[in-house]
Amino acid sequence: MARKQGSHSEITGPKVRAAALRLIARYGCAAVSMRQIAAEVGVQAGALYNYINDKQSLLFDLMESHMKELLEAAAQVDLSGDAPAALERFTRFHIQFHLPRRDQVFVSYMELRNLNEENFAKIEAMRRSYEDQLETILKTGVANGDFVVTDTRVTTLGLIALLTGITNWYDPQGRLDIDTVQAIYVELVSKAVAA
Amino acid sequence: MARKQGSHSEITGPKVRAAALRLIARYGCAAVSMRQIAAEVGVQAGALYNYINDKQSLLFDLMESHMKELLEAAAQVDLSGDAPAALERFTRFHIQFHLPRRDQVFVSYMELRNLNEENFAKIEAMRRSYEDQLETILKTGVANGDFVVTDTRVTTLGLIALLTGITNWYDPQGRLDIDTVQAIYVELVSKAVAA
DNA sequence: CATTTAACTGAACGGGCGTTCGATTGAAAA
DNA sequence: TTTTCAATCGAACGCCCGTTCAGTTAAATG
Repeated sequence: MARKQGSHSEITGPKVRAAALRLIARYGCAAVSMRQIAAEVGVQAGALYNYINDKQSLLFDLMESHMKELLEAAAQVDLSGDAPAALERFTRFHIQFHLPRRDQVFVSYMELRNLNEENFAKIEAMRRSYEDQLETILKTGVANGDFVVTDTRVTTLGLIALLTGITNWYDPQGRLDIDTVQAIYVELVSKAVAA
Repeated sequence: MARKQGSHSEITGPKVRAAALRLIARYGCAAVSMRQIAAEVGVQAGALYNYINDKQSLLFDLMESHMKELLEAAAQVDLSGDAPAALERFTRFHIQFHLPRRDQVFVSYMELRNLNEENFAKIEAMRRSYEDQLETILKTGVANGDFVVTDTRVTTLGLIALLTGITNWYDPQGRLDIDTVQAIYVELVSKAVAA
């Protein structure tokens, strides 16, 4: 068997995904051609098909990877203690996880419409699972009298939109560092649901 | 001169824009062909060019129209009285304006990347103008001691993300009517910035 | 050194793209 | 009734698309 070590595929494979992620985040899936992705990687278009089945599953893989990473990281968040403390930790986690992943966030939110029904359902289930972690915190806080929230589901979706929206304007070279942004949003979120 | 009255152009023109808006909101600009838009209208693709210069300017027109409508409507909002009252009216306005315009909101936010530099700058300036109306309310409230906000600019962007996010999940056939949604968000927003 | 085969090239496939334009149509104007 | 021309058709333009695949290359194996 030839070339088990030193194989290029372990280099090219990730490069394909990285190039696709960057280009799709910037221009949208439909606006990016396989030839553009290939050029970014430095191969011909046909070579991409050593690493992907087709464009559709490339897109889905990017989104699924992002959501899996998110769920795994979110599972590590310490939600012990009272609801206000858990909410603060969740808020800080959400920001620090999403801010360095602008491309992934863009793709995972804007390319949902390009998924087929089956793949869409998978991504939505994962997103729902993440949302439920926040809603559980809110429900706990309401039950304990720490929070006053009219509708925990709507508030969950609202808070996630509030937090994820940061990726639309945050500039790492701008006047605010991540800690400052976290502090601002921790205040907004905790006050919004406070008793 | 023939056919000044009864001309089809006054019918077909708006139909082209309506079909383009619906299709682009659903599938994205790059994924929708001129032939698809034409089929929706009931003409051949070539006929579209009686009403548009090219695909780019069709997209821009849709976005510009939406932003103009928004600014005109926002200018009618009563912002007299104290800051908390103005904030509640702004919140209610934002929701009732955006909720029935899901397609316009989708297109105006997700197709920004498909605009050239000049057109992008125009849309962004209009959006900034709208945001500034909210920031002015926040600044007034902070100055009067009605609000406590660490950063009015960041809070403005956050609140708009919070409110606009409703269009991503609201279902007119769902369990909540617009009044209820407005009430929930008025509470969230006013508490978030409260002193 | 000879062999093997993973990785990649480069051409080709059928098809759809945005856009243009001469020909056609049919209702209002004369 | 004849003329006019706004509105539209329908074909064509050159180009790029996603994907396939026989052939080439070159590095690890034996």
